[in-house]
Amino acid sequence: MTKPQKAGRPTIRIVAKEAGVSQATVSRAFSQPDMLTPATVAKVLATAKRLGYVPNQIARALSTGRSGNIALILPDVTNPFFAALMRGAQAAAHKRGYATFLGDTDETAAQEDLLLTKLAVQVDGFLLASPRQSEENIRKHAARRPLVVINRDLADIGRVLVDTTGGFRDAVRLLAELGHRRIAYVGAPRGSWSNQQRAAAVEAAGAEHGISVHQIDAVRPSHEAGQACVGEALATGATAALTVDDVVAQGMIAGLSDRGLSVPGDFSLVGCDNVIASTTYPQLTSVDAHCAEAGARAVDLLLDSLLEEGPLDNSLVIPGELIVRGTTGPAPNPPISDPRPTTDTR
Amino acid sequence: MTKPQKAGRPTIRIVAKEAGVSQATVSRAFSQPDMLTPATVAKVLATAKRLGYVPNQIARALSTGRSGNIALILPDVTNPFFAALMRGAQAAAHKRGYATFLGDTDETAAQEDLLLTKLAVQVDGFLLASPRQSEENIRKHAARRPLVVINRDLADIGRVLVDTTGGFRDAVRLLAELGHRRIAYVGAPRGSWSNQQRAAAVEAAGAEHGISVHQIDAVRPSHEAGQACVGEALATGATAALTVDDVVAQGMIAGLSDRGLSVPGDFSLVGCDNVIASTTYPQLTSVDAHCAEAGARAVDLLLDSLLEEGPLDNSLVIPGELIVRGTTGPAPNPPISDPRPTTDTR
DNA sequence: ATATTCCATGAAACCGGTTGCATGGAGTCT
DNA sequence: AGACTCCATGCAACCGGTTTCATGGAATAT
Repeated sequence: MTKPQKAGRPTIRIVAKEAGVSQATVSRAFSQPDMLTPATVAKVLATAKRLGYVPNQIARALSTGRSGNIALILPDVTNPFFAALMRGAQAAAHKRGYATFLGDTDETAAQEDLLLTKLAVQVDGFLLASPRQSEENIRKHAARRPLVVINRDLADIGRVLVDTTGGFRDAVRLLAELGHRRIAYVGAPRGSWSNQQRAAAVEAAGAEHGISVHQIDAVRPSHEAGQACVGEALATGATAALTVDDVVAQGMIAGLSDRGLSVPGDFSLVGCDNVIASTTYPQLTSVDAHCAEAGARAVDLLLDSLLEEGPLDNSLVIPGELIVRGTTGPAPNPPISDPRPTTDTR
Repeated sequence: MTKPQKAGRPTIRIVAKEAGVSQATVSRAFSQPDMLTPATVAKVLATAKRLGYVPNQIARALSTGRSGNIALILPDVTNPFFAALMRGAQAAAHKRGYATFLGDTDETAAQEDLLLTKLAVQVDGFLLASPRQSEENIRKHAARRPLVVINRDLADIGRVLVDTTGGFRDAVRLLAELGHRRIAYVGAPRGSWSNQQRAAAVEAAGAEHGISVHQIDAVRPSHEAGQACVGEALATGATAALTVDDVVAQGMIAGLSDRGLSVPGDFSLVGCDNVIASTTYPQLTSVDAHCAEAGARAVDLLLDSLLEEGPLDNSLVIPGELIVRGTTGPAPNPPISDPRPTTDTR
């Protein structure tokens, strides 16, 4: 049995012998000092300090079943929405003394499942963001370890939902007031809860304002996919588009510019998440998803549930509001047409 | 002893009994299959799979002294450079069976130090990206656990360096060929190794081509800081700028557009990292830093060093090349002047 | 003074793996 | 056929903590 990096690191037994007490007493001096005489505690802590003893977290975890770690599983860390979420979550966990594992699933359900299985023993609970996985599988994992999902609505499972319905409704109203009569909603991926919620909100608000809404499915929530959707959007006669996230919206800015069309002069855009919105040019009108807060609140929900014994079935809804910036303007009259309708091959 | 969340999780002894072998055999079937008959391995793995057995990483860590975890410590996960790095690192670690802790230091040395200390017991090694910390402190931590730094050049410590010198030299030559005679380098943060390296490369290449180079310090490598630097850059009479990273360059596009100036018509820009470069408009000419690869190689370096017994003092240099896109063009003649020189308050 | 309660402490059995050493059956050599 | 290797497998002692239960001395009650 090789023992790397262990040179001279004192154990609880060494401290016990040195302090003239049993190892149980040393253990208690650290984990349950109230059980001991103040004098004993002081004596033990003094010897421990003198010897440079630090409790071994791994041994503790094996014995107690609690590791003091959580894991954050998400589809793609390079997506700014998840990056922001991660930042909020990691900071909140750290504040409460927990360390955070990171699992990037590369948008695949299989990888998600694997990480959830492999990390289960090492963590006290999971944060699962925008799962790409079957409900059944998620429930299976939730039964084994406390689990909070973000942006998926599963009854009886802890969840944090960013409700962008209001924001999208306001966005559609804004576009209506600006004179737009035909708009598009560009979403992806198809099965995602967030996408379905946003699509439905736009649909409903469109009906309310007497605006026609055309739904477009992008292959992925990516810049390229957004860029590639411009042709289809223009073909519908839309003069504005709302998108599932800011990255897609930014892609559409690029696609429009490729055609020599300007935003918002020729076409208006509304993104979602508000996560790169202020760094695009022009600055993107977007629905703020409070990503960092969502991450932090999800951690709080998870860690609170670790203390109480009860099941973890709380849900938390964070409303997202519209933030109006520079990509929404009056509808062009007449609507512009695609200067190169054939180059788009979607 | 409370045993939370353990319900029904099979142990090695259960599998052993079920498969009709000893626990040692089950253990070996997972960790040293070559020691056993292929038939035995197959039998054990089959029963293990049937029972849903997964080796308990914590128990293994306690016994071997190796946790199978590494930690990645970096200044800001929402910075796309680090996000890409993280993605490469996490994937490489996962491929070799290691799980990854994430530590976001919020750009502070203190947080960095804290995370390094707290996670030390739980990991086999650290990846420390763009440390904001004193060399002395880094060495202290490196003495305790294997550690690979990214983008900092410390003798006798494992390190991966993205050498963008060549890319910046090419960029300056390109600008020279395009007729630019006065250029700016916009960098941050001051002490960062990457920044110093890039600044020096631009300075040297400028001298070589007889171009005057003006150094500008941004407060942070952020969009806002880049935007705020535009006034200073224009005031020097520069017709082009190279920046420490793509985010700053994108900020400058915004700042120039604010003034009604176009890129590259009125001003040329070269970013670095090539990480959001293709998603800006116009697409950014940038020096590719191969971020994901750097992360992956750093992981390989770290994990390889875990196998050999020797000290970890290898260094790996990844050259970054110039990728020419749409933000570099012929120098305007005469150089444009700042349409609103007083609004800039830096 | 004796019986009773209380509580600080210790002994030892865990947690779930790994691994040094012993063992015995098959294969090889003479 | 008998002696000798060889090696797949098993036994049991770890890794470093936590926790149950027993214990005995002091404090309290009778």
